[in-house]
Amino acid sequence: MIFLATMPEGEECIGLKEIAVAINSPEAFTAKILQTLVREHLLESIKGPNGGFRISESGKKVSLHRVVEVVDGDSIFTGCALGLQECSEKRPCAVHHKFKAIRDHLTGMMMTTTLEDMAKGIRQGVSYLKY
Amino acid sequence: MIFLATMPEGEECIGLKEIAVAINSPEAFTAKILQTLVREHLLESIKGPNGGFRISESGKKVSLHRVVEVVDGDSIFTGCALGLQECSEKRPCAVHHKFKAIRDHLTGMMMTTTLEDMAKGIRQGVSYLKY
DNA sequence: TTAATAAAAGACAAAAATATCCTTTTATAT
DNA sequence: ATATAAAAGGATATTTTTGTCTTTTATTAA
Ligand code: FES
Ligand code: FES
Repeated sequence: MIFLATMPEGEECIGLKEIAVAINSPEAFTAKILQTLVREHLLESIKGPNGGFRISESGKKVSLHRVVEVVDGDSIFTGCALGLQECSEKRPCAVHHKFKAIRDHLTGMMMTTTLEDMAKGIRQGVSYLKY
Repeated sequence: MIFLATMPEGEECIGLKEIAVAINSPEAFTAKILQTLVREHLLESIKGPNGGFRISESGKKVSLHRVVEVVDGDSIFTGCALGLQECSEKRPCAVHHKFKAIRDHLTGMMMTTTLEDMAKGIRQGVSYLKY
């Protein structure tokens, strides 16, 4: 998503192969995740020759939080640090209060960080997509 | 570890069965983790009738950070949020700076939270070991 | 000394996450 | 129209994590 967000406005779409290379991720595995993102309308895909993927109108504006939610679910934002079946104020685990602060810190960061924010750093060469 | 830390000073040791029930974790699986903690000297074990586990002298003082490090390794404290092979200032990912703050928040919390802190809450009935 | 008890260790099994392969569908260009 | 390119979908495979089972070793108590 970050890579696709770095593409200039109105750019042609980018093929799976090129994406996989750019982010150093296995092609077939990357394809599965891209499919998920298309199903959830964060990406659009074009089949056939010169086909590929590009970020959708709605995808452009989404937060990192939304991308994570679509790909991995929201357990990272709601789960108990110590693995209790449910994180709850009523029946907190031994680190609930301390952990909640950190989890909220993470959630807040991810909700306020947009793909555009991240793409900007990549475009400017101050951050990277692969090691 | 938290459960064993709630045991009164100079208490007899606690059997695997009792531990597994107390924390609602499968017995055999719990046993494997206890073995790891014994190998790393955070726990002591006593074999034979009336045997079991108890927290060691060194174990009493350890932080949550140390327990996690022993059981799961330190990737949670050092790994890249976006899965780059290495988290680095020289070649940061798109959320490195924002994520580092959160990771440091987590690391700090875990380094300063001791088993005794967590055990106190359990003993006082304000926090719980299972749902 | 022996029987019973409990942890240690190692082999094995199941489930989940990660990853690949193959066939089908759709679009493009000739 | 047809050959080709590219994503979609489904089946399969691998790896890691989680979990079990069985045998061995150590300890205690009768
Ligand atoms: S109950 Fe464990 S983090 Fe909330
Ligand atoms: S490089 Fe990604 S968190 Fe540091």
